[in-house]
Amino acid sequence: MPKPTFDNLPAEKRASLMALALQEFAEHDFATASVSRLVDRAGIAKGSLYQYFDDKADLFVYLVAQAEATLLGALQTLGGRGDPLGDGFLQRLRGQMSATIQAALAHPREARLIQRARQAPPEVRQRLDRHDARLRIDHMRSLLVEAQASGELAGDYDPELVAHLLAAIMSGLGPVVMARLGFDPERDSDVPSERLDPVILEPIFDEVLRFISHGLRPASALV
Amino acid sequence: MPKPTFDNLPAEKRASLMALALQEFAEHDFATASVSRLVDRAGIAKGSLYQYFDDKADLFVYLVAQAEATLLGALQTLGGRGDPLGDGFLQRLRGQMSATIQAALAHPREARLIQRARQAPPEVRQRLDRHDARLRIDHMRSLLVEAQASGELAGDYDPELVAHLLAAIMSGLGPVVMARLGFDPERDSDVPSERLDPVILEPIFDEVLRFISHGLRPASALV
DNA sequence: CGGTCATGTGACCGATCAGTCACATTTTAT
DNA sequence: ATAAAATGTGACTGATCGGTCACATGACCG
Repeated sequence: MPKPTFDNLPAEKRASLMALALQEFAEHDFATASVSRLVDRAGIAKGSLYQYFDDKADLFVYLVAQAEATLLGALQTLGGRGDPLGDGFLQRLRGQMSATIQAALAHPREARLIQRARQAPPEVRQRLDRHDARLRIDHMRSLLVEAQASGELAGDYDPELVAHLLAAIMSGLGPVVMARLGFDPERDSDVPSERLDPVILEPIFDEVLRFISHGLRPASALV
Repeated sequence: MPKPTFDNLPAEKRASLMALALQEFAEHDFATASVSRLVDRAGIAKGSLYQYFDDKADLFVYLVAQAEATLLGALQTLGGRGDPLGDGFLQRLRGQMSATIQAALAHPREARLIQRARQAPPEVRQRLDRHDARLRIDHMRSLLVEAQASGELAGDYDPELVAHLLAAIMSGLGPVVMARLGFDPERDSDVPSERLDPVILEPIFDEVLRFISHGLRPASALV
């Protein structure tokens, strides 16, 4: 965790420094990100940075926690639309899908940083707070259990397993969207955000949700 | 690509060197993997290695291509069981799921290296041959089109989209299995392979396939 | 003023890295 | 045997890295 000196910093200086740090660790993975480059860009001495944080990993952990908070906040305001209790499971899932993409669009550096955190070296990953991925799985599972109890979803699925499957589908949504737009998910790493308007996204969500709800077998098949 | 000198190497020396290189690049990502460490372990001079490959990336690209070939070979022998033409789509999908896990178990370093290749720096990724990921998607899509034509699967899904969804599900299978076994996919990165016998895996495949085929809605729901 | 304490500083350290090159050694051809 | 070509070698280069520390600067308080 940051040293007390960091908290005493003028808010403005602290914010601009963290913005640059976020940029550095979003653009490069943990091993490649450079503290030297960061302090050069920030115009402070390297010694100063080490008055704020114990080491590189300490800074990284702090940035990841901040980014998760930022994204979670965005997710909650975006996903709050629609009646959270009245809507069914599939409606809420659609809301989450949409909100996740919108949040990642609004905060690309934060989203990228969290991706980086997942593939950080083990000794760094151990110092991270419990990942938000686990929180998402748990949240998803509780939604599933609820929907199973209400009869909206088949009750004989293992909620934990399905939660992981849905998480996998949601994390695979990026390539799905890119493929639909004609990009190559292997080569290109980003899509111009102006291409991602609801007119494109909604039909994709429709089809994905139909898959989740109905599966692949033909509608005429007997139960 | 490797220099001619590399091809002239005695097969045994070439193989043992490549085994050590595979280990190095499987254990560390591209930025962290060290040519110096590799040549030390291999007991050859650094200059020698640079008689075989132009640079670090050249070696990496070669290793990835080899690993993909190894895994593809394992996949084909494993997945070849069962009548490839007579079986339906879902049977073949199950075969692929099983074979993918078995292949990754039999060749853990190769599987890890290919993971690393996906997250290599862009300038390195550009030098890789077309990823096998794209091949898998294409293969999956052709299977889907076929199954749609035969009426086994609903015809009004976009095969490209569904292919990506299935690819996401298959790549999410790891955490699913780990969760079922009581491991934490965030903390632990590996599961003892002896825990992965068919008795554990088959019920998981059953449930995943039912999800893919029938979706989440209750069986009693009207069409 | 003077003294104390927090903060800022950047030259410096040891380590490591990818890649080179002048030279030694070995293999092949003549 | 000798020349020529191929291969092996490791000290070296220049760069970068994360992290330290002796010291300078400034703020606050008596």
